[in-house]
Amino acid sequence: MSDVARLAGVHKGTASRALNPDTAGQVNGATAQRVQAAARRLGYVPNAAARSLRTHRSHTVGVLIPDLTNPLFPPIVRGIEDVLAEAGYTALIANTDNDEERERDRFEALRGRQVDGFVLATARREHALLERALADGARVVLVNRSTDRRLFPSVVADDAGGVADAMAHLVGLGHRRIAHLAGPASVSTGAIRASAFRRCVKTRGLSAVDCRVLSCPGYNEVAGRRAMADLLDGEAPPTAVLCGNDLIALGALRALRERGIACPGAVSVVGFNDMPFVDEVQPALTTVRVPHHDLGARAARLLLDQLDGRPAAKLSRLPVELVVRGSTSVPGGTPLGRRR
Amino acid sequence: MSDVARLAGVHKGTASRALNPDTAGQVNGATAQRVQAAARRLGYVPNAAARSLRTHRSHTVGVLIPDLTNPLFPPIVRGIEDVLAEAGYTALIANTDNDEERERDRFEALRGRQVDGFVLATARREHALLERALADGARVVLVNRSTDRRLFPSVVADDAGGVADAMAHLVGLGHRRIAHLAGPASVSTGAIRASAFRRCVKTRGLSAVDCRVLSCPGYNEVAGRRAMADLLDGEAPPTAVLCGNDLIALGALRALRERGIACPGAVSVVGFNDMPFVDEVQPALTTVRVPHHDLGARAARLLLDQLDGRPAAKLSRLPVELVVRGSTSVPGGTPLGRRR
DNA sequence: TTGAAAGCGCTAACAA
DNA sequence: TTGTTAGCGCTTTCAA
Repeated sequence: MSDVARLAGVHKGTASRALNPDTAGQVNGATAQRVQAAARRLGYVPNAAARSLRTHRSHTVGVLIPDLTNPLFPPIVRGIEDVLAEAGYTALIANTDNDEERERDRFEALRGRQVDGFVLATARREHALLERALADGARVVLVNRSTDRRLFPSVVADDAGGVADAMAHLVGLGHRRIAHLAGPASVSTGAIRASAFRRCVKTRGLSAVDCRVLSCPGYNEVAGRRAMADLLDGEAPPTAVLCGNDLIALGALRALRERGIACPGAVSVVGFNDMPFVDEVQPALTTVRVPHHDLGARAARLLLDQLDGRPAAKLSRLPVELVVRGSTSVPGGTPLGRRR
Repeated sequence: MSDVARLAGVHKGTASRALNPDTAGQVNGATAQRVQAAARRLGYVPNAAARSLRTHRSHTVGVLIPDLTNPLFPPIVRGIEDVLAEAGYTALIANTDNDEERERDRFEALRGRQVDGFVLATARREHALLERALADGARVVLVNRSTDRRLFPSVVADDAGGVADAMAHLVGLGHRRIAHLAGPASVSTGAIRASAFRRCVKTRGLSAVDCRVLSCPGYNEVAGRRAMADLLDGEAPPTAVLCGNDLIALGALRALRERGIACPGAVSVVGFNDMPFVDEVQPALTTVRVPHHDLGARAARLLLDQLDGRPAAKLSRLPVELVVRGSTSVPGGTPLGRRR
């Protein structure tokens, strides 16, 4: 910057002001132009480390996700990055693999890099790290999942609404024995979707015995396949299953296929999330679409609000939409011509 | 750090030495212990900005990819991050959306953040930005794609080998009229796979007229669907198509489905990449598996080599593997029982 | 083996 | 409107 100032014939303090949008107003228009021209000519790129050291702001935010290769997260991350980039921020992304220690480790590493705040997609309902982060005054926004105690602003999908829509669809088709392959009870999405399911069963006068809830230890195909297998090997298997997410649904479909049981002919399957490509599997998956990009974008905006001292909403619940495809039909019937 | 030094009863210079693995050897063992204990007790987290300002090293690398929501890239990014994290580095990820200006913009933004180097998955065969980066002495490693002129070390898949394997498979099944839905000619993967295809056609004594190459403007479903439609609407459509990547293949499958043409019964389809979930589509896609996580991990390691002054290999070509699934069978025959 | 001190590049409070 | 100056937190050279 000294070079720029020299070339423009001003003091570097002035150059700094001219180059910074917030302070450019304090500088004579012509001078500012001159400085900016000089900067351009010299290919000046401000040193973020120096700025950050001085201002205690890094214009960087940490993003913690379980695993980037889980197709659920890329759209969320893109949503976050798109909003951040526009505001001159960048994201530092870290994968925790659902490992608490790794999460703590990455969180500290990001703090050391002076991130201004965090967007966390790894929230568990009870979350010691987050309790501590709150005490430390960290700026955090939760996305997709939330904590039981409202520690931080969160942006989540309308999980209960999605379950209700899916149940309305299945019951409307005539299903009475519907099982729920629930996600982990330790995370909000798993718990909320499961309790919404139980509520629907009650509300609609279905039998709680016929409508079982099986808890999957993880949101993945392996767990879904195993749970579905258990269900099929038990007595009076259901005619429809509502799955905690699409990965579990994919596992359920696999279990069905392995046993030669037709879907949706014999058993209908509903997923949750509408992650990429579930419209291309066979049968195309009926699922609840969650606006993941929006989720991320909103979360980022909420964090920026906080960082700029604007009051941030405590909880945003984004609407979901049931997408009916080929994996659901009337019970015991033949597949409808709905698959793609 | 002053606090730590005070608590340990040493000068902050000494504290710095004690806390830094590289210089801890210069400090009396007992003193070092004392300092480290003090740091732990105070929950000391070093300020990366200050360190970076002083050392001109940020322990941060920029990662440029076209689009994180393209399922090809998350595994690459994870590979990069896994290696970087272990070495105490973090990745700053930016999406370019294949837009040259956006790429330049993000590249400069990352430079301003003092990244120590770059891993680029966005290389085009001719790449002005990279020529300039070379001139500027930037540390860069290319992944997945490469440039025509060997500007920087690259880690790519054995594209030609993959095409050869796929062709051997198709010809072995009896196909003689095989088309190639090529990716963009402007990127190395598109060009190399297409020229390998042409070479195979010649080598195997197939007719260059029967074995057309259609160039898709982008690596996506829309382009693949359109190209396949053109092929089917033309004269003497092929009995098999080798696609530039899986997304193009998915588009081709869609075009087939829309016309009620059986795959693999009437037309066999082969993809490239083996991206997640292509084993779950209908029919399960025969494709060439590229080790994406490895690609990313190697690229990161190569960059770290460069940053540490170790000589880095100029070009790593990682082996690929043909994965035969349900989308290929003998020409004009009925589908084999190979689908899953 | 440790202490002292300079300085990385920038911003902002203060003075002119 | 501009110049001056101190200092953000750290590393590293030099001296002791």
